[in-house]
Amino acid sequence: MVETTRLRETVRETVRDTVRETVRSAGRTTGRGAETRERILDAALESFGTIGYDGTSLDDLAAGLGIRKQTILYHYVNKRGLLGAVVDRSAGDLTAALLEVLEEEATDWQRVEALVRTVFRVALEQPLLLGLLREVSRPGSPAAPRLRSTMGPLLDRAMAWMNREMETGRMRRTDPQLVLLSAYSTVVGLATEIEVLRAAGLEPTARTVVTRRRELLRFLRTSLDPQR
Amino acid sequence: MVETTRLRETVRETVRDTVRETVRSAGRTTGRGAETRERILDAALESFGTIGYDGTSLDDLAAGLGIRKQTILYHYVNKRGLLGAVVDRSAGDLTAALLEVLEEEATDWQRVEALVRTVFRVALEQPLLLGLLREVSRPGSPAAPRLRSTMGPLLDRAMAWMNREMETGRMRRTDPQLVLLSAYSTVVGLATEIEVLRAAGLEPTARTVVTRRRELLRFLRTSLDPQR
DNA sequence: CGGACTTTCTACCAGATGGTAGAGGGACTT
DNA sequence: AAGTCCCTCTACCATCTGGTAGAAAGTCCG
Repeated sequence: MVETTRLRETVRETVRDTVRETVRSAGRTTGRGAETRERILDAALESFGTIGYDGTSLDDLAAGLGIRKQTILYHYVNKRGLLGAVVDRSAGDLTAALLEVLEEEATDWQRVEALVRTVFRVALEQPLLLGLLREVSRPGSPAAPRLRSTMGPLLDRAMAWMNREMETGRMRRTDPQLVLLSAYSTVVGLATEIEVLRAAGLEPTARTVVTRRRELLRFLRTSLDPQR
Repeated sequence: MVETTRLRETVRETVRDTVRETVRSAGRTTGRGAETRERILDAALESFGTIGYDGTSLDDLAAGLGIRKQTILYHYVNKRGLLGAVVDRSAGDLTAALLEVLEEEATDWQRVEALVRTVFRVALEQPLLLGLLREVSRPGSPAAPRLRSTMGPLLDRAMAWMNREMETGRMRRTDPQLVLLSAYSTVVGLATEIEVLRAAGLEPTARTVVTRRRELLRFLRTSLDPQR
């Protein structure tokens, strides 16, 4: 009830954005502006992931890049479109890395382990990605549906696979959704954790991440392994 | 570099707020305005915890309460002061609940378990608290230092206790900070988790929470129990 | 009643925000 | 050289933001 005005606005914008395109120069991937477009995405990822969507102003973003705000709005229809593009690219990176793992030949547990390691590797290489994920997974975030549509198929595939494994008895019977959710929130928790450490004045070491990963793997093993 | 202006502003405001008081009507806890003040806090907690600090406008907040924005600003010096008050009250509730547990007679492991259960119980009773925690623990949040100063002593006490237990050998030797951090991010992860579930169209059941709690307890046991 | 104090309101403002309109320049094609 | 397309810019705007000033109304006390 507090944010009635805001909500109405959100709905209207969502509809409009679906009709239009997110990226103005859709299709064109070469040309002089391609580099600018990437630079904008990089800066936006950093800003959205740290100070958040609402906390980011297009003017500040542009100033940091040494360009005018209007240049940003030339490449991306509006602020929301920019967020969409950032989410798409990031989710795309993650999806690509995961699909690569899925191509490999591996037994079930090896595959699970490989997936977890991949996610953590990507998260370590691109720590900003975790911040973005955290921001976007917030209730009412303008990009929540977008993230879902990008990552959704992959998650559905994972759940279908788990269901199959359970039917053949190679995997212990549990709720796939719950397991995936736990895994997900563990990874996102990492983002929080790293930031809290930093706020406490400690530079996060690899130790934090390793501990977390081991913990997650142990959880998955005891959840899935039919032997235990 | 992107948010130079914003950062400078933040620092200035922090200094000013430390000098002034957060609540205008400090000391007075009775009177007609007391109820209004509480209602404002309730609404602010909900808004800050869901759509975030930056996403919350004082006008919307007031409109939701059927009052004018200026009434809010009469009770709390400014927006930041309001956030401070919300954080203080929430952290106070949690601290009180934890201190109560600490008063009880209990062996070491029982006490740890009781603390964990208390935190989860409070989180379940006041789900908004988790959202707030999530918002406030964001890097550069205006209230991060405030949270630290409210909860800090309790955390220091916990760490001191753990160190003592380790010296007497009743607790396995590990890094107390890391253990507390893990516990913390597990709880905050709950907030994320619940919201993601809701976004996926599922009403979160107690099951999610129970799973998470069991997981955390197992982690703590294997981290701390000298027998294992 | 009359004054003091608390609370809520109306009126207003300076600055920032996302966004539009349209000019100008550079590069490439014909 | 002229035209076309891509890109970035200046100029401007409506709206919203947090915040201030001060009036009006209620309440309490002598």
